[in-house]
Amino acid sequence: MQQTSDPAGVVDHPGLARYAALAAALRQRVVRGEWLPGSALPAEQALAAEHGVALGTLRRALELLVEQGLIERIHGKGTFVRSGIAGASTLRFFRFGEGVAGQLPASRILSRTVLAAPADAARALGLAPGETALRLQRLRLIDGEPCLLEHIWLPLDLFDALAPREDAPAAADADAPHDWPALLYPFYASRCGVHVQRAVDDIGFGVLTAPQARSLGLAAGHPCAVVTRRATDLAGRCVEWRVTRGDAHAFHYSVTLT
Amino acid sequence: MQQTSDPAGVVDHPGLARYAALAAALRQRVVRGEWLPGSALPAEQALAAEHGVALGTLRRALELLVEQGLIERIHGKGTFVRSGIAGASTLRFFRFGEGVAGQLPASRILSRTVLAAPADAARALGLAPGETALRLQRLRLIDGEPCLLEHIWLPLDLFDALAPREDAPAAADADAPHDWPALLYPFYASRCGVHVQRAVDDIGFGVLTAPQARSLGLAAGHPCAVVTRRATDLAGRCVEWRVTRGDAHAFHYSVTLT
DNA sequence: AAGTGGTCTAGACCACATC
DNA sequence: ATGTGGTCTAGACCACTTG
Repeated sequence: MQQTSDPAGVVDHPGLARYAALAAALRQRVVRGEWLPGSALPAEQALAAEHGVALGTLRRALELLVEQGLIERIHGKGTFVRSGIAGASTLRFFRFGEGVAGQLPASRILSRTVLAAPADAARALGLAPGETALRLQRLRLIDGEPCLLEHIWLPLDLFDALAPREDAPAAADADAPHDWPALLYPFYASRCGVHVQRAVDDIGFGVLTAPQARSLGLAAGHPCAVVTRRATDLAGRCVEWRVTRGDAHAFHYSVTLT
Repeated sequence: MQQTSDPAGVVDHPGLARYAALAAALRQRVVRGEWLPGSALPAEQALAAEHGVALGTLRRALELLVEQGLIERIHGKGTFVRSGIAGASTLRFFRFGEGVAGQLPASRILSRTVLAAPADAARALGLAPGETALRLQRLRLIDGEPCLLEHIWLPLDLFDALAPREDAPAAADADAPHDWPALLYPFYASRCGVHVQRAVDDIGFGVLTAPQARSLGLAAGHPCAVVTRRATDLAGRCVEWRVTRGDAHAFHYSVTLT
């Protein structure tokens, strides 16, 4: 009873340990939607029996998926598909006055427009050149002070529910973006069924254009940190492309090497 | 035969799984110098017997220490105390012309002085206020172009072997720093027996002073990225404090969230 | 051939969460 | 009381490295 035979349920992957092959198989089942984000997988015993492996092997596979951020396990409750990333705010890259302890930064949508995506955004989102997308401009404030300016690009096939409706005047819009919550990812999930599961932040440096500087209350040409984010869902599709700018002097980040 | 009894070798740690307590015990043995960096630990079977646990439990403990970067395991060879971090160059934060493929950046020591450490350095290195330390100023170049300027502070009790000797003229110094290798950490290990095992890099932005700008071939007041590093050894002692500056426009870094 | 770490199994018992 | 994941054990066999 070794890695050679293949009792049931696991296709033989050459050069791959059984637990690794099993993890890949389980990942497939998650991506295909067999278990939705937030819901529980079957118990260890059931999954092990279903795939014809020992409990230890099944647990090893699940540990891999936990490391990869696909699932999370809660002692006594079960194993769940992760419903989204947390603590991902780009504010973590900046040191601003914290205001009152535990106070969330405010959020103000400056604009909501459907327009042709620039090359960068189109490439990231997998759009054809010149194709339109939904763009949000958003300001984040702490104690009423503007600190971050965001440009957010969203593909219309997923986020049509958030697009402005042409027949309704902005002022009477039931979907008025000034009512949107400060945390967008849970909002994406509840409104559009889009679950952000992974994000890659690229950090660079630049200077503010005149309009950007106006929004942030700084001078044109002021140095800024530029955080470019690609956010992807379970299947690996990029569902959001975002550029965040903030005062370079407030930027700070810590990396540990071992 | 459960987590309750304590057969031998492992002190009972309340609220701690046996494998976790075992990992802590093994870490102690490493830190105390029982096995030196680069050398091998006893085989699994021997360690398990010595601590009176099953093989699986011992392996679980070793996995923990691998995650923590203390040891590394090589299939078929053994388990080794890590001799130092690799790929830790602060150059990884910058996008400079790579020069010829695979070419290492050059390194030029600009100065080597023993002088009173500033407050930041003294605090990091655990020195008394006003105590002296060894300071290196170092320039890193790619294709002959200066790109990074480093200020490195080292405690004299560990790095006396690198300090300038007062009786010898600099030109005739056998330890002439222009012969030092580009990679300092292996040099620390071979010359001073200091093994850097962990490093924390803090990233921020600033502007160059006139002298700094001269070294880098930029204008005074030019924006720069500032990387402040605390490097520590096995026992957690800070053995190097370093500040690196480079053109902010060449800075880039990528962070993945899950 | 001998020694090392890596994988897999089968079963027992513990700890947490829920009803 | 029941179901869930977490820990621990004991033993077998596989894969890599070295002499």
